[in-house]
Amino acid sequence: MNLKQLSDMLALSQTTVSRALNGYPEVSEETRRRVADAAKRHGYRPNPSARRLATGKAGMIGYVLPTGKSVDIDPHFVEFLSGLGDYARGHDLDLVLSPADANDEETTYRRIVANKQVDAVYVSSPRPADRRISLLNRLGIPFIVHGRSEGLDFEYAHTDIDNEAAFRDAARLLIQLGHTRIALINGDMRQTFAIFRERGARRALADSGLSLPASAIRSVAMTDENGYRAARSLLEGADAPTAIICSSLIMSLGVVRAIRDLGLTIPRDVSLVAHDDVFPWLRPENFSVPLTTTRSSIRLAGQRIAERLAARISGQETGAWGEVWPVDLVVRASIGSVPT
Amino acid sequence: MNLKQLSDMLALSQTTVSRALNGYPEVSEETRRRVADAAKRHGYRPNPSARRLATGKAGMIGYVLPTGKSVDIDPHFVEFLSGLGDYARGHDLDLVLSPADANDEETTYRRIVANKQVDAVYVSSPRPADRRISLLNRLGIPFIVHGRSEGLDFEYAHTDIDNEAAFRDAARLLIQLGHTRIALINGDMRQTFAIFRERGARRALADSGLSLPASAIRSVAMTDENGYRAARSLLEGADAPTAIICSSLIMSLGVVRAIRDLGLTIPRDVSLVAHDDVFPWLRPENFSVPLTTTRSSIRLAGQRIAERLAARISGQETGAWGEVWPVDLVVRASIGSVPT
DNA sequence: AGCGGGCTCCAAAGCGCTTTGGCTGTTTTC
DNA sequence: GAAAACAGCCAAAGCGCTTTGGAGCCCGCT
Repeated sequence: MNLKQLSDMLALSQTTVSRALNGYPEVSEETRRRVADAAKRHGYRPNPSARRLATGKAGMIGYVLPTGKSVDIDPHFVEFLSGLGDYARGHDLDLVLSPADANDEETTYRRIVANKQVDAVYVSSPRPADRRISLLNRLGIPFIVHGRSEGLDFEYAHTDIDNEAAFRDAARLLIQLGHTRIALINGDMRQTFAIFRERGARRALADSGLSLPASAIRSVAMTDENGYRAARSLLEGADAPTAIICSSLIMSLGVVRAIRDLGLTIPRDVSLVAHDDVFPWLRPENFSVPLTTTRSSIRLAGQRIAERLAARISGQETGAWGEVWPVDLVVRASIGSVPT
Repeated sequence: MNLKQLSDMLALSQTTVSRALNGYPEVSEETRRRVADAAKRHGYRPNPSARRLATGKAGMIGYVLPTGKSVDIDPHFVEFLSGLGDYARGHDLDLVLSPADANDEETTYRRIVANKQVDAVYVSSPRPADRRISLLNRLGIPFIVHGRSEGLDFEYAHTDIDNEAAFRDAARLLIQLGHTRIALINGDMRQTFAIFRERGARRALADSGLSLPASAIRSVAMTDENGYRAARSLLEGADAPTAIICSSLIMSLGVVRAIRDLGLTIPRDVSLVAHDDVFPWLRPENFSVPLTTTRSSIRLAGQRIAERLAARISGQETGAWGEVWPVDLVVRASIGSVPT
């Protein structure tokens, strides 16, 4: 069933039917009702390819997926997707993932924009001075960044969490408990979130006259194994920390294991705070010692970003503004006063 | 730059240019070269919407993403996606995720097929007599199922792993070590993979005159917490098992914790085998006691399915045949002879 | 009467590509 | 040497939608 058939059936022109369906004013109410009725009854659905060709609007939001033999997609992605999908579903938006060589994402961004395959794009895991953001900005397609870049000479739309404040608060709490040797097991420093987190921890320490030496920092891909190694090397080194702040729950698995392997106890010997992105399948309260966390649902972020993307597509949202969400600090049993 | 401009520039008709670019025979080699050259030089790329409208081919593969407030996307999905994307990248295929209400996916399947939004579709987490598969089969769009359904009265294309053999082998190994009370912590039984796994374990036991009573089975969503609860209730019950087979590494985290909380030791008191889908961020060899696993890379499955999908789209693969991959059994320290 | 102005509605022109059905001129065939 | 085959190219007709530029009609106003 296409427009022509439908309009023939109604003895109306395609123009009128199209307008009636799309809510244009130059159609009488009665006609509109008749058309809407017939459309529903016959299950008419405009062919999206045709519509796209005619209008340039795609009804899809795009994401460039870095791939490659040694490229691992972040498991957080799936939670984000849950949120995004949840919103998109109610708004007739599909999501198209365009796989790209992780070393050359630009070509793919250019392609999806040039082809008008999508109406808007979102970017995740931004890096400092992220070239993808500059590119999208130049290309003039609506986009939202999940997170923030740094050192860009223009504004752009983003939704982020306050990583700096989160880790500042976490460190501050540990300091209040008497800890002075605090270590940070962070994600890859090429990502801005990791930079912000380190900055937050560092500032809290500085505020109390303490420092965060390079020797107290590990910055690695967020896997269980790396968490283990990092914790182990920290705790076995000179000036072993009495408290550790860890950037992810997955790494914390390894951290907890390392602490135990060394015959230490949480929180008696080591206090631990981790960042929790809220996975349904791994909860900080279920760790052998429930973990104190800085918590922010990445799923909610997905929903919010879908919402903003939709608003941008329909022109309801404009301007290059960002929003930064506060992060909860949830205290559980994994922290305690400094061992004497 | 569109076809018209390009053909004007070359003083050729659009027909000829289009044919030259698409490899039709009725174009002289010299002309073809000229055209290809000019196309590359000016960065001409056919507009996909136009092409789609004209041919009905979309260059995209579809996936219906179940969403909803209480619907969690499986973290395995992201690994699968890695593989899929890795192949798709080299073949100019995009992936479109169409979010659907988890209670009504059919409408969405119908839509993406009717709209010709995608050339092929893949289905994951099949259930017994899965209606999505019947629907797709009826609608006549190429599709591949990741996994298998059961009780369908027609054949369909699928790629699956041999869950039954995997768990049969795991159980058999435990039996050889002297275990007679073997428990199974499985995924949700509405999924066929879980049914096959239970069947495999049950058969191995039956072959040795043993049984797998309902009291020795837990069938739950695969989270850390559920793993803990399941293991705990098994080990605290009457006739506590001396060996546990667990359907996922994530659940195993909880299982290991439960065992330790009860003051038991792996493998002295309890042997543990888990299924490993091969996540980069959680490896069985890094567990406090390295885990014996049945192993199969879900990422490889993603690649393979993308490959088959592409072959179906181009008509190179036809017929409703399935392939079933063997699963590795990797022995590590988590199993031992039965405690005396 | 005559005329400007709302309302409704329509024919036709795109959007950029593929594909059908020829049309020319050159080769082959008997 | 005429007929048939073929290679190489083209004009134009879609694909199904939106949108431009009117057309017809009825109304009130001068």
